[in-house]
Amino acid sequence: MPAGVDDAPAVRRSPGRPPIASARIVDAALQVIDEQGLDSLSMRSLAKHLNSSTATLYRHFPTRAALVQGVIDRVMGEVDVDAANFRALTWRQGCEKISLDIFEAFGRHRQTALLLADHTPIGPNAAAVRERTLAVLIDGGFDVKVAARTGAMLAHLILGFASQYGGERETTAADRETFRKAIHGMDLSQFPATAAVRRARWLPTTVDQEFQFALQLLLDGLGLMRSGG
Amino acid sequence: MPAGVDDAPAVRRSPGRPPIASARIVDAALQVIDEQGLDSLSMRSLAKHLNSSTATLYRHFPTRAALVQGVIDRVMGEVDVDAANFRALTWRQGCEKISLDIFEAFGRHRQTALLLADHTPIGPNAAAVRERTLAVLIDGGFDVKVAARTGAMLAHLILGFASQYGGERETTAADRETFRKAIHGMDLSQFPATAAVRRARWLPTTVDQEFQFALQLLLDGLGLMRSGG
DNA sequence: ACCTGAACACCGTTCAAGT
DNA sequence: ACCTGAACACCGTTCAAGT
Repeated sequence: MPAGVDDAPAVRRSPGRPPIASARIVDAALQVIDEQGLDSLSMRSLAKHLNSSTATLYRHFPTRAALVQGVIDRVMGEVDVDAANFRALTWRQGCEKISLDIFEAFGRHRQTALLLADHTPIGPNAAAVRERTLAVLIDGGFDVKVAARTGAMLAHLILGFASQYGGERETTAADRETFRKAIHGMDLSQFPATAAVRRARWLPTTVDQEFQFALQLLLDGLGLMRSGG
Repeated sequence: MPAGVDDAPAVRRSPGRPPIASARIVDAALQVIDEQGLDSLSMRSLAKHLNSSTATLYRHFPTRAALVQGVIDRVMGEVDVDAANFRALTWRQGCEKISLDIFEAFGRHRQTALLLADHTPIGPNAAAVRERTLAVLIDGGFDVKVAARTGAMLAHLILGFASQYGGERETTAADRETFRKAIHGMDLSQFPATAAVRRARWLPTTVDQEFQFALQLLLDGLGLMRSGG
């Protein structure tokens, strides 16, 4: 149950009305995205889903982008940042755990991953995730500046890979067709490596598998660096 | 000068009209994106830019997404895939060269990088880049299947990082404000690692620097793997 | 004080009508 | 055969008008 935006101090509220809370709006938005797809989320459709009007939404978020940031932070809230669950882990295990946790959170809400190209996470839950990442690295013996650099790099790696979830769908048959001719028209003998891969019957892997591959190699490299490579 | 879509066989054309070519449309689209920003590219604005009409654009591309794919492939066309320029390089140097080349191409057209989340490159130039990457790895002694896996992973790494170019701008002051309170309201003493980084006066790095950092670590890891780690 | 319908200035896409 | 203006069904955002 992640913290929302204006309902963080859930108690002391301007008296009278109950907190119809931005969190409710964000939850509804995420629900629409998960169930009907990102394209189905408009201020109008969301307002209708809440039996409200678009202008009311704008009293909680100054713009659609701000609402989207709320949704992203809602997803970030699903990441485990409890210090207790990291205490027994090495820096490498800790990095692996939180990285996979973030990636899996956006894997559970694949349509929101598309938003990551336009919107760098800036919410409080993102800040908590960042804190945990930095703590894992610093506690693991990394120099503070190196830890900061590494944490920022890891964040881009994770969110960058997650944003690639989108490419798996989205391109319609008609769009592929636009290029099919051009590609089939190419001299395949000039593409020996591609042909070799085809002959080896290599099956394309999923974004998940490729992320794990990249993460392991990168952690290997980090280990090398830390031990003074 | 990258190959376009329907003007690849530039000579043998249905007689009469000159090839008003999809390539011209794509060039104009990229120009609009570079000069006025991605948000300024609409079928209407592009049509006006070409002294044409939207319906005419649809005679060249079945949908806006297909046109966008054309733009992406146009950028991919700026990547050096000439075999001669790779002959003298080790697999690691070759990987580094093509990876940076791709990343820099989208760095020169930052606004197009935003498109990478929604649209996995599928054009002929993307195919040529893929071929060169695979060739570098296979010629470098990688097993064909491992090379395929590695090439796919590298592609996601590069495009994922490139797609993060977008987050640098886009979030407006008003949107950040939505979260400023919530974050400042947080107990900063509960964020010791973040505080330590702030004390160390660490300056945030650019996406470019972080990509290079990640790429080097990853290549280190690959080297380890190749030498039977 | 809070909420609403309607308006404004846009979209992508399609199609009847023109030359 | 090729192109066009206008239409259709949407957008995000704003604002006068209601209670």
